[in-house]
Amino acid sequence: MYKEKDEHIGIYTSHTIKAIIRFLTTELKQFDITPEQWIVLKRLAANDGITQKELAVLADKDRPSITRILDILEQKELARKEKHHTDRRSFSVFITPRGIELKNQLLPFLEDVYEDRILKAITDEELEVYRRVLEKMNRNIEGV
Amino acid sequence: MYKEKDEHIGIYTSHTIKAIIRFLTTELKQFDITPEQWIVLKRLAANDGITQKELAVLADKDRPSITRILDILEQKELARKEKHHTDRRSFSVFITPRGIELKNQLLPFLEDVYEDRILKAITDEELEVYRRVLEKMNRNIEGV
DNA sequence: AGTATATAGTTAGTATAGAAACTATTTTAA
DNA sequence: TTAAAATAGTTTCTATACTAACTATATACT
Repeated sequence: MYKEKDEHIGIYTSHTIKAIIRFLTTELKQFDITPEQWIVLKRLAANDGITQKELAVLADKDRPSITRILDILEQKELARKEKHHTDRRSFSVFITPRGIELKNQLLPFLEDVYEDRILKAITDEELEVYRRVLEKMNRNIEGV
Repeated sequence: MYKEKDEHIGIYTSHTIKAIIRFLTTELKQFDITPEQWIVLKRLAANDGITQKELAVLADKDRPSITRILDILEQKELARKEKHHTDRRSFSVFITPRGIELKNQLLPFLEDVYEDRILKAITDEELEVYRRVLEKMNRNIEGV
């Protein structure tokens, strides 16, 4: 079908994702948050009080990234860090009331953005195949 | 089907692409080139002598990015810039013999990486739907 | 117990994207 | 034809990912 996979799958996927992230960045600008900061806030909201390391795993970030993003979330008073009670190397991370408020706004907002705009005219069947392809690619390169 | 699109489509796509780029970065390390540098080299090979601006459009890069990536490709002696003959603001960009050699190695190498590894066990039908979903998403957010 | 190893987090360096300001030119238009 | 606007490219700043080196603390081993 698509003989040039680098071109028709690799580069085209990369192009599309960049476009989606640009789009989401623009949409989220009114909330003064980036898509990457959103992932961290979302994971934190669902797992309040976990350590920075656990948050990094859940948000799919490496340690330097989670350090930087948490610095930003702290500046914006969306999250705060406390010294861990028993392990003095660690921090426990908490979401603030402002963070909860923003999360409650963004959850439905983003669902609407996906439903009404990004995924418009795409059927559930197509999305199911799309997701299955992603899962297979993940499995294929897993542990590398 | 997938009710939480942000989660099951947005964040999961983002996770997968990051994994693929990490995988490709590792695979390309032996050739001392990154995936982003590769896109530029590939477009340059197919359009030798075009301006930096045209190259930026073809490689899907903004102008600061193309400046930086070309600097790196010049350092590696894979590309070179010449002052444009008629427009003194512009540069014409050329691929070097070393660049051509690397491109001739990488084109088949990457096809094998996709065919045998990244896209293993994914059918042509699934890939067709996958590509169609990407196209629809692109159209949906186009011009934003 | 004391040393070696592992772990949590930070910092620094490279590569990338994107916005904004800047320089040098070219084009447009008054 | 000269002033204004547009364009090509660079530089700077912020945000991100990733690697490696670093600090502080905890765990394991002898």
